Amino acid sequence: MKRSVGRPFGKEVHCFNMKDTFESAQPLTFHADFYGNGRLVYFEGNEKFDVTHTGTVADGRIVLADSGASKIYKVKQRLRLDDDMEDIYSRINTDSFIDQAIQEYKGMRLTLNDPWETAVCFIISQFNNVKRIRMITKRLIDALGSPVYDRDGHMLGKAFPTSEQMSDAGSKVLGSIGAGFRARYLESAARFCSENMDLYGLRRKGYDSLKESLMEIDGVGDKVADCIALMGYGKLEAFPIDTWIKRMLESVYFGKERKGVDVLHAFAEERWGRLAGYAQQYLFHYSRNYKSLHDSNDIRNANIVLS
DNA sequence: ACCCAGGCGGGCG
DNA sequence: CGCCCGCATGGG
Repeated sequence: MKRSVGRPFGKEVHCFNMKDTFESAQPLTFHADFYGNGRLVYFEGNEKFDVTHTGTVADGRIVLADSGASKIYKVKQRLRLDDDMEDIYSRINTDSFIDQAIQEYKGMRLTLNDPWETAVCFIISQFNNVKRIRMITKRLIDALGSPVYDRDGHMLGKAFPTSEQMSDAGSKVLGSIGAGFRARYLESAARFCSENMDLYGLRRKGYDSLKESLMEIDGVGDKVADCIALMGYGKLEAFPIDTWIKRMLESVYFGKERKGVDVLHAFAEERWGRLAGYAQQYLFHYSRNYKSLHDSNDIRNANIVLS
């Protein structure tokens, strides 16, 4: 049966929480609009996606405003709707602390994003806060992104700038979007990724080799490389260690002892293995939303049972 | 006025 | 090689 263009098209989805997926501040969120009531609008390539989630977290439907089945496939991939969350939970639920995080944010997904866009968002994220990261990426898109039009020639919005567009724009434009000291990283990374390194060609690499390559990019260190591997390439074993995760791990799992990043990586790999990235996503979001966790009693009183 | 924010690179001991 | 420090901006 031929489906007419423009007819809304739905797809069943189980265990999906659009709000938490959006608010967990993955790169998707940095350039998307969230309208509440489970509606999300974003641009990917030269297409606009207007996605609504209906029903409950446990049992709902994904509906696209203006497209047929072919775009649904892209949404499923982007929002990782084929991930079997119950299976994932059963594998990462190692103790009562992460169990609380899972219960709190049930249905939160990782997302699978464009590698370059992910790299840019997380280069901007360093020593920065979410509000300002969104502001800077918005200015970047506005300044350099290609317009996306509908059939009638009406502009719908702008796509995320490519590395070539950013490289061509140069330091004058990149220095004018409020990125501060990160502007020179963006300029260097844009030139490097448009001339010397094909990010899309790295997709066939395994996690270790990929991470090593990503760290050749100026402004990409251990943490940002893991973010790109996880959210730009879908390497679920990647475990980004930022200040929140570090504080949380030390407090909850190491009796408040300070530990080096290498020790923490080894711990995460041993404990959560090939799904460490999902564990990180839940622990990160949980730690951030309960700020008191890291400064006093809440962790001691959290009744953690380590296995 | 201060203080902080999903780190990184460079420079020192 | 491991630690430590400065870093541009905008918001609380």
